Amino acid sequence: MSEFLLYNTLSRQVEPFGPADGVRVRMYTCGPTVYNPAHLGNFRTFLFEDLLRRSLALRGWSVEQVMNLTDVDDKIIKRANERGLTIREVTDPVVDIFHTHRTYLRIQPAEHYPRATDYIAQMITLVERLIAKGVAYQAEDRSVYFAIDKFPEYGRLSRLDTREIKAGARVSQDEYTKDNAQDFALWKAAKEEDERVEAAWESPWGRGRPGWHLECSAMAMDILGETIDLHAGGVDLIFPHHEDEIAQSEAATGRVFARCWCHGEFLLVDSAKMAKRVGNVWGVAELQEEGLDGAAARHFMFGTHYRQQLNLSSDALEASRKAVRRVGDLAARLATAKGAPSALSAVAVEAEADVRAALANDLNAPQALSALFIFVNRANALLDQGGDDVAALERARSAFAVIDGVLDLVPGPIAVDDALATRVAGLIEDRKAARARRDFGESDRIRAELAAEGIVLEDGPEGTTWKRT
RNA sequence: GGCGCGGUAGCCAAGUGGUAAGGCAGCGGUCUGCAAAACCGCCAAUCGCGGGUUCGAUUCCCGCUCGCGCCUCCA
Repeated sequence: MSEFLLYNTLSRQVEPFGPADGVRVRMYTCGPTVYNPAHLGNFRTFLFEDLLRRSLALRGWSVEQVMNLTDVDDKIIKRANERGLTIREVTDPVVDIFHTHRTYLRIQPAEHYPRATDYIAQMITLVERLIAKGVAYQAEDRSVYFAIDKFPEYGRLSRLDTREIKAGARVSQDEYTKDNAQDFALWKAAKEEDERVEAAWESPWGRGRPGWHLECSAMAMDILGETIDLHAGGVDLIFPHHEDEIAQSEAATGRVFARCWCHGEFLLVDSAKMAKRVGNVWGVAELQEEGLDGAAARHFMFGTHYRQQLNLSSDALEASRKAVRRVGDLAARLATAKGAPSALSAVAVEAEADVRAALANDLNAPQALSALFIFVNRANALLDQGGDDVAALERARSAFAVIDGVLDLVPGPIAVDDALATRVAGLIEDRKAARARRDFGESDRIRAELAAEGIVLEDGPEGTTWKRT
């Protein structure tokens, strides 16, 4: 088997990757904080992870993916208090929306979607281990912190020397009780507003709630084991989130937490980071309002390598909408063809190999897309020639299935009700009659009438077909 | 201030020590009653600027410039 290359943030190099057991890739991906519907920046990362898991599967490994749902944090607690709800009442609907949007973008479901609030016991156990090892302590404010001085490896992932932080950096001023300003909270002592919204639990250190980083370590190790193969997320999680995960996990177990760390770059809008505080947030809802198919969104996201920043624009989405239509048209053509020239077989074999190679080379999706479109072009040209080689056609179908099994770019049929289908069929018959008597004025009028509704008629050798745009 | 990433055709964007994928847009043609789709052809890149290494650099090194990100809870 050929090797599978991935960029590992730990080494800052592209290196060969494979699961420790040679069979199954255990991967943990940091999921959404279910406070607001995730925005497209979040989904760029989830789409990168979708491409990753599908590419690993294509390579022949099975994948066991965990994506956590952070359902307890400051913002959620604040909102629950404002609305007089419990945190669960705030987060449940957002979890539903997340899965709706995930489905729209065709992101395959992970094997596990653990919620932080369902793993309180495991988190408490982890903190106990850290205290027993002497790397965590309870401060005067009753919260428990991790002492980064006790973990010499701290900073290895982010390559940040915390002593070097200077002017210009955002540095919190209000942490008085910690031994060291960089120590991070494992367990936060409960406040009244936490209790009010059911965001506090019993623990050996008094009532409280978990710190942000703790859930990922506890859930990853509980579900996947103390050493996992792959851990992925957005670049902004490198520090402090992933750095802290490594510290608390490895300090507790004495083992490597994650063998490989992968991080996806940002989605920008007007060359600036997409963030709620900047007010330039696009969500899945906006794409749906414009009638954009999830396949087009995937094409857009895969058009740029995952480690490069990507700028969002209406023009780019429009280009993707058209590109993906071309893929869908070929899919339909392959499905209905009766035969093809024999040369199609070699073209298909080459395309499939090129796509596999591109994905195995650090998920080079742009290059995979290039190979796909070369295939689209060549296959169309050959199908135009006609031919009766059924085996070659079958080979092309299977190659296309493999390629699209990863990229998933065929736009879905837009829902059509029976009444519309019947009406269009009737109009097509009327137009056929008009054309037969060479009444092209009437023929064009019917076509224009349907075009106004977004329906395009295509006259082919087999008759007239239609589709929505 | 520290660290990191990027500047490739009108737009988006791969890639390579031996003059550059693909998508979108544009132009001409085939097909069609006309279209659409498809196909054929064309157009379009001194690969940010200045040095250096090399037989040869867009690709390696140095400097500069512009843009973006990270430096405590934001994918």
